[in-house]
Amino acid sequence: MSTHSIQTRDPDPAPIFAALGDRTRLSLVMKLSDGQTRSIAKLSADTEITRQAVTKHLRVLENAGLVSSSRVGRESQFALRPEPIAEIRSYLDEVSRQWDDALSRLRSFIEQ
Amino acid sequence: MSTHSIQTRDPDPAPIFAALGDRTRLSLVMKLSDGQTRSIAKLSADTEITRQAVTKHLRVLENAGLVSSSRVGRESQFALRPEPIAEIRSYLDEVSRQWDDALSRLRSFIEQ
DNA sequence: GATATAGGCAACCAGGAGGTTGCATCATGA
DNA sequence: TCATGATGCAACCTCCTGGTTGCCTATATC
Repeated sequence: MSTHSIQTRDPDPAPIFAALGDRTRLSLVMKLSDGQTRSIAKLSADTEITRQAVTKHLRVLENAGLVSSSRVGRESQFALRPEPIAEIRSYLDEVSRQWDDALSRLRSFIEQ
Repeated sequence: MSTHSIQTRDPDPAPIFAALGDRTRLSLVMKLSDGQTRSIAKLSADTEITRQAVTKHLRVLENAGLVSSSRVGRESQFALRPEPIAEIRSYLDEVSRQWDDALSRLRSFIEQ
């Protein structure tokens, strides 16, 4: 297995958050969130930055497991992978749940 | 208004993701997710890195709106702010919703 | 085969991130 | 008031990040 495209379950959500912590990469994720597959050329068509910069961002997303790529003819097709998104969603749900629990405990304490 | 502690509604979720994209900061968020308030000394008690490094991370979280701080006596008390977390939760919900919609459209197309 | 298109690779650059050390400041408590 | 504990400030360092440019390779297409 190469060091690229690590798609195994990662118990640490920080790299996923880090991969999403960039405007350009977030917009790439949004473009791919319709389930369609897109080439690098198409993904860098309406951006200010160069194709190479977009490619770098796509590799970052791929290393975080957020997208997958496959060569089709002369172009690389990229697709969104929803698993890491589900992972950090459940992580944030856990944080919110702890927060809500603490709040309701405080509320019931006050009402005593 | 200072450049620190920007807590107004930010339409760009990327800085929030970026602030969470670090192991140390994620663990700080987890520690504060019980709704309790903690000083810098307490938050850097059981970490490997120095107090100053923890302080820097707390300022990053504060600039992203994820925590708030207030000086109480000789210590700075930090508390979690749930609003940015709710913001990126709804953002991720939107991505997942678009993904699910695309999937069900594909499914119904196949079944035709 | 010649040409245009899609992508990969590598070097390079400026600036920021994460971390440290050293020292100053402020509040507390005996 | 004086020692201690909590924090702030600033300089410094290394490494990573986001971006560029130049060039090479591979695939279509005419």
